[in-house]
Amino acid sequence: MGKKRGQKYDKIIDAAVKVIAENGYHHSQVSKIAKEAGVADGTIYLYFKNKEDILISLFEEKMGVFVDYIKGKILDATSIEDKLYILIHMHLSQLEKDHDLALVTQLELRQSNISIRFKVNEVLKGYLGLIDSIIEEGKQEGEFDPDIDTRMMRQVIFGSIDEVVTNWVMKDHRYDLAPLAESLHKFLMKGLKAPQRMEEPR
Amino acid sequence: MGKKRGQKYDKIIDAAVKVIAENGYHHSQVSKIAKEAGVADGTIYLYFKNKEDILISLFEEKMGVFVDYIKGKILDATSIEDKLYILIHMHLSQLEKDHDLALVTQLELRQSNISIRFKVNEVLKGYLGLIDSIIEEGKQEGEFDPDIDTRMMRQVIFGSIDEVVTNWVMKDHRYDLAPLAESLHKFLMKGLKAPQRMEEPR
Amino acid sequence: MGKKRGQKYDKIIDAAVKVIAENGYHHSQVSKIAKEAGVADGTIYLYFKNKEDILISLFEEKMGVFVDYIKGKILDATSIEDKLYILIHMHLSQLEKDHDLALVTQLELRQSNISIRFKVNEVLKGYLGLIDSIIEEGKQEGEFDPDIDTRMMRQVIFGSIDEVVTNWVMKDHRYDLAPLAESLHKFLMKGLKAPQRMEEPR
Amino acid sequence: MGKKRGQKYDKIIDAAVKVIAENGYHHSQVSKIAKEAGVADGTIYLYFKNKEDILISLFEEKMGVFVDYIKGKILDATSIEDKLYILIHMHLSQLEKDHDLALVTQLELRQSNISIRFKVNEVLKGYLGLIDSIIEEGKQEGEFDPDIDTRMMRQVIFGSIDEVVTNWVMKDHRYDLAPLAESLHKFLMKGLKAPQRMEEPR
DNA sequence: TATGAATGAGATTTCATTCAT
DNA sequence: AATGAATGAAATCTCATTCAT
Repeated sequence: MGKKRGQKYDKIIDAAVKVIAENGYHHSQVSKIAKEAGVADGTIYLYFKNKEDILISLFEEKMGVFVDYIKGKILDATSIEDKLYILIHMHLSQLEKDHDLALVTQLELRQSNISIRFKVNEVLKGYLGLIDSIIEEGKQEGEFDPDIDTRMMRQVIFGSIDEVVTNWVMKDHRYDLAPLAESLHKFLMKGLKAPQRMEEPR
Repeated sequence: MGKKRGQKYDKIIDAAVKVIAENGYHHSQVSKIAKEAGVADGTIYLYFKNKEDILISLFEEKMGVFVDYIKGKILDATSIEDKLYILIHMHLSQLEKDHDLALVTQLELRQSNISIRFKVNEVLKGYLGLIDSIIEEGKQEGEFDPDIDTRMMRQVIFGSIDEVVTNWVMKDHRYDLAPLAESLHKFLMKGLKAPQRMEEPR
Repeated sequence: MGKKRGQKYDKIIDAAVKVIAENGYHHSQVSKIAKEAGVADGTIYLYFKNKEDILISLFEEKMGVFVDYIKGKILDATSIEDKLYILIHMHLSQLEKDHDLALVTQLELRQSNISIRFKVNEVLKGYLGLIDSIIEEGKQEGEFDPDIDTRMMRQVIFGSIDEVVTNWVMKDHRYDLAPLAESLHKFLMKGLKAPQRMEEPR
Repeated sequence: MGKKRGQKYDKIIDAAVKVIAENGYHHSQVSKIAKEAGVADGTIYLYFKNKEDILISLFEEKMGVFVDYIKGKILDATSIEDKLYILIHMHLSQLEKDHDLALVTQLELRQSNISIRFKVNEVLKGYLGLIDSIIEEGKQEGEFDPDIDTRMMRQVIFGSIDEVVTNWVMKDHRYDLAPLAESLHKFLMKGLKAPQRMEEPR
């Protein structure tokens, strides 16, 4: 992990996740992150441009792994239906596996500057593009309603999953998240499905 | 508007929306809000406990009006389908009418403390309850699939709408928002609908 | 009581003593005193020039009564020894009777501006003059050592009593104060007494 | 001087004494002290927890030196009488040598919170203990009247010296302070002395 | 590379006092 | 005389970032 060099880079990223999850965004000073990472304050600035950069890099790193992982899994799937299911299930199960990360991405990271949010959105684009490609494929194969705007579909899919995760985080991870994939998938499939060219009379 | 006392209370709330929309939450000093409202800095503290309280009250006020307005409109509707449509359309059109407010609720408000977010969630409950009641009614009338968990449905509905609005805000309100109600509604209805007891035998 | 007019004047003074004793000098806002006195904030300024003036007047009022009372008692005494005893005993017993007032004069009032302390000293002069007159009388009557500077004697007398009272206040009035008069008096008398023109042999 | 680290710590303490003496406690902003010390405002907080802590530390430092110095001098003395004289004389002469410090300890320090005053009292205990030990020794050696309560004696001694110093400060250091040690000592000795087992018959 | 002491800008909130009613 | 809503100046402390070592 870590396209930039060195074990310290990764250490700092991981320290940031932990510190932010534990203390909340607004109480996560650079010095605290440095301490947790076992480096001097100044060292942070050898690896990151500024505090914002830690956050964005954090998101980039984690999101990169996340997207790559899901992409790999989706390759195995054959039907569009399965692909969507895998996406939803992976999204939920990946975050369920790492409470700290979930807390940071769903709640804490959103407390940052608008400018960070725009950059985070930039990073998200890889993932949103993945969703788009599934939708487009579904449309082309006649599985999904071609009349629904792809962007709208994607917003619904992402917005739904995101809201489900956020609710889970705000309820303190008190229930199992991944199992919700099934009914969420069922719902979204039904909504997305192309109108039944039913009664196709022969 | 304004269940608490006086014209100054409302003036400050409105000034806060404007200032926060223009400058972003983190650059919206109390003194700036006071100036915009045409009152002294200290006057703010006669009406609000602290800066946080301005934010929460702002949300309470605006959300209260918002929910009441939608509730009223929904009463007129007869079918569940219409009720859901009205909710979605109102949600979108209300926020489309007030760019500043949309900016504040979709982006700026979420930059605040977790503690504020929980209070905001508290306020949101009225609205989420409204969604729940539509879902329940739909289930009872056999319109919606009784197998889908109400909470899940609500998260999908709210999450979808919210994501659509946020995208619109982040795209700088560059397209019309309300018209999206139609396809969003269509999608959600399809997803929610009870399985067709098809093949109705003659 | 109250050389200035009106019951409100007295009410405010008494409220100030109570509020300061209860909340400490730095947490005794004018508005709190006004509330305790049952008047509006603005009313305070009809009777007192400013907050400082409340404090000084408070001290004047209470000190005036205090000094007059002691002066009266001392008139009854015949010997210098008795006069000093009465002064010490009255000083201690008067303050013991009013814990709030003791707290205010010994601790809280000293937290104020230097300028107030100078004015308080001005007010104290009446009392210090009383001590001086006892000393002078004692010297003239050959009771006290004429070689000791009167001002020094007065400082010792006042400083001793004051320190004893302050210690009692800081120890939360946990022991009886007035009984200490005896040994304090004994000590001071011994120190003040003129050198024994002992055994002057005939 | 300075049990805590470094030259900056001492610089800040000394700057605080000067600034407070010149401007009074309530007009001694942290930034003023920082400027006088030649450091940045923030640097203050690397050495002191908060503004209060500067005051307490200041008193601790100066008082520590003061007490150690007096203790050392007293060791040289043989008689109790001399010890008391040295204590009084050192107390007066030490403060006379540093007008700023005297102003701060006698007047400004007492304007602070009650909480500070309690901490100041804590620091004073070392000095008061020293007085106590002289008294106890005097009692044991039959020099001082064993019937007088040690605490009372100590309050008289400390209260007298303190009052003498405070008067000198409030009179703007317009006369020499140390010379007063003699008559103060004479007075206190007389008051403390054990009753003369006079008339020793031949 | 790494350190960590030092920097200094910046904002919330309090509260004595005023003055229109 | 009395009110109390409104004023607005003023100061502590935090923390991201730098730079000499």
